[in-house]
Amino acid sequence: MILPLQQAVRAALRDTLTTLYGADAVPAALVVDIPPSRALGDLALPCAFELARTLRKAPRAIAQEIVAALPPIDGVRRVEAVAGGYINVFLDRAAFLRARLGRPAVHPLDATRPKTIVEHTAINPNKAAHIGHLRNAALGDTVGRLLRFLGTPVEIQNYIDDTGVQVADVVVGFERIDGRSVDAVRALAAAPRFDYLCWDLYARVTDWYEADKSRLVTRAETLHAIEHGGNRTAEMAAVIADAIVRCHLRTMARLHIDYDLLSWEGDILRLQFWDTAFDILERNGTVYLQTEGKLKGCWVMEIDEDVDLTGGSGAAVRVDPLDQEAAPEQREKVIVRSDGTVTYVGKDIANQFWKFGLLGKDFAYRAFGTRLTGETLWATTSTGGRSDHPPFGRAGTVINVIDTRQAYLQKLLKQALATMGHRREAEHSIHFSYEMVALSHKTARELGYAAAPDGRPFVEVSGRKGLGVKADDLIDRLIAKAREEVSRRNPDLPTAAAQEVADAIAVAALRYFMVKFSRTKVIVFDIDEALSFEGESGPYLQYAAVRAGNIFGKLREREQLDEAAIAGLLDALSDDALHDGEDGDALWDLVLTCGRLDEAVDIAVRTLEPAVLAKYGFALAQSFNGFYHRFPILSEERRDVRLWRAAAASYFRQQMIQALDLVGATVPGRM
RNA sequence: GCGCCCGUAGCUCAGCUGGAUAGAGCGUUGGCCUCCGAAGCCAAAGGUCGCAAGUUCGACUCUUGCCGGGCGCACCA
Repeated sequence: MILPLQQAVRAALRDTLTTLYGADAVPAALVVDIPPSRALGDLALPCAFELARTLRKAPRAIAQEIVAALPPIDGVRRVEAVAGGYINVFLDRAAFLRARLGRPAVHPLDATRPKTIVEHTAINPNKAAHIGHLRNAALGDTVGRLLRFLGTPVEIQNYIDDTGVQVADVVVGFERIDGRSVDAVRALAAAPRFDYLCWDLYARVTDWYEADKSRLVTRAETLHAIEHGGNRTAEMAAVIADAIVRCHLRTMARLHIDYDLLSWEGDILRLQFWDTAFDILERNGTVYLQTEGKLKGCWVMEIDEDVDLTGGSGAAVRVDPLDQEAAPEQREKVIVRSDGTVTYVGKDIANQFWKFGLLGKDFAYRAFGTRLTGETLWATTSTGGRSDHPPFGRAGTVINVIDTRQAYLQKLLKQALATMGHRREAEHSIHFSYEMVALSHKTARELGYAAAPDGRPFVEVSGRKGLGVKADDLIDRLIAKAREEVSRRNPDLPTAAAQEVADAIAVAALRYFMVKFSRTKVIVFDIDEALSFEGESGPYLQYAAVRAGNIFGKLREREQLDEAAIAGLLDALSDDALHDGEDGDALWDLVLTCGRLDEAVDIAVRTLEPAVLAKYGFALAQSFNGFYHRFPILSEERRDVRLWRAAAASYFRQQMIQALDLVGATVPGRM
């Protein structure tokens, strides 16, 4: 926890600057940086450079004035102005560690804050999950964990598109190509790997359409039947969707990902959420019937190109009506097709309205399964339902984790809210977008896919073609490889224990890999790279924590000291070990790095960039590994030095366990 | 054509609201296991930060324009 300390320094600085130069001269944002080395200090304040302009004085002189006027700050040892004009702050090292060791960095839940809904995963329930879906789920789950870390109430939703084209296609496959009955499909669905079976079937359906385009009529018919309900086709679709969703949940559970609520698109239709939303939109004029042109007979929404909705935080502002004449062609998006069916956008608008509690209606809820925590996993339903469900929806902020290719649609959602006068909700409608996962040519070849020679550096994952690495296959390979390593390094480890360790390593490797890149970067997935347990990887982080853990195992044996006892001894201990100098600086550097976890989380949440946390975790592990090699703990003769080093290692372990938990990974006992 | 994203070391990427010598992983080369576990550590080599202007005391970071690449712009989602 270093944020409160930063705030205290910032507040003191602000007061001092106000006193010295007047409120007007104080910069709006006071930057707190990190000096390049501990010898230079722990926090750096570059404000003198900024003030130099308005005050027309040398930065160095200003810095000196400020330092002289700065009051004592709790937790700060001294403040000094250095050469160029930086003001460097030195923290009270021993007090810092004493105050934090053994105290969790997690903020307690603040139930008074508005809820944030995070929707992620949302895989079409018609085939197995693949690596692209894993990026979505890993990012979404981590965002949820980061928000919870900061004490924000969070509700994780998984949207199930059970009435869409993709499910319809698999139904077409079973009904028209394979000639199977509902009961036959039900039997298949009960067997393991039904999601794999559908994966292949879906690819066959694509080929089937491809061979004769007129067959696409069956898709439309099937989709209609599913939307209409009350027939065998719809029943089959329901059987498929239910079974596939359960497959997806099992896959995600392997990666420690789960949900508060599954929201089913079918319920949005059956409960006529769309009709309600439509009434609102039509009355308001946001959606209107197009009477001419190629969209004749469709209910459409104007696409307002000038609404700035890209940043996620930008205010939605309608353009001056006068300027609209300048726009050569007003574009429209179909919300209700001429045949009366609702597009995805329409359903999603209704869903988004519901998430904010703006619809005036609610779902009924049923128990769908059991969560990883042992609690009930809830799902929406249209009829009946239970009354003992927790409250869902009514969020203050909605974060939709959806890949960047759907930015356009998400923009429309926001626009609909803004146009309806729900400015606040529009601003709190966040499209958490991320780039796609593609395959390296090498990996595509390994999967037996001969890449078309289009000269592109990667091969796009394609569910329709059945091209992609299935999530479960990848997890299996990771576990097998980890298992091999674990057994090689720990031949004495019993099978069950070795398996458990291998699982933990595989999860950490995969989840770390999925969040270590910025959202905006295309991941060109290479199986060998993802399988790596070295360098900047999840297992590297785990390994550092395991090493630290081993030290405490030995300390317990030799000195009957556990981590709590070590923390308890610090108060009475001389803090020479932390004093300025090469060794003290190195020890302190580790402690300070450990302390920055909350800062990393804060930045990750502010920028909606989980990679920040991943990078922090890596830097933290590096910091410990470097320390580990330079400074022995068990064999250190001076008791006070030994204990301070042990305390730092303990603090490191505490923070690393927390950091790994934020990406959904655990620390095994050995590895 | 319009919109969004990317362009930093051989490869893959960090670089937060402009600030102290542009960092890391992989790969390459060379060291380190009688010493808390080598899934590790240390060191070396490797960069006109796509290009060009502009703003600034100061630009990888902000603005504009270009160049290169990706993705969108369906009565699919």
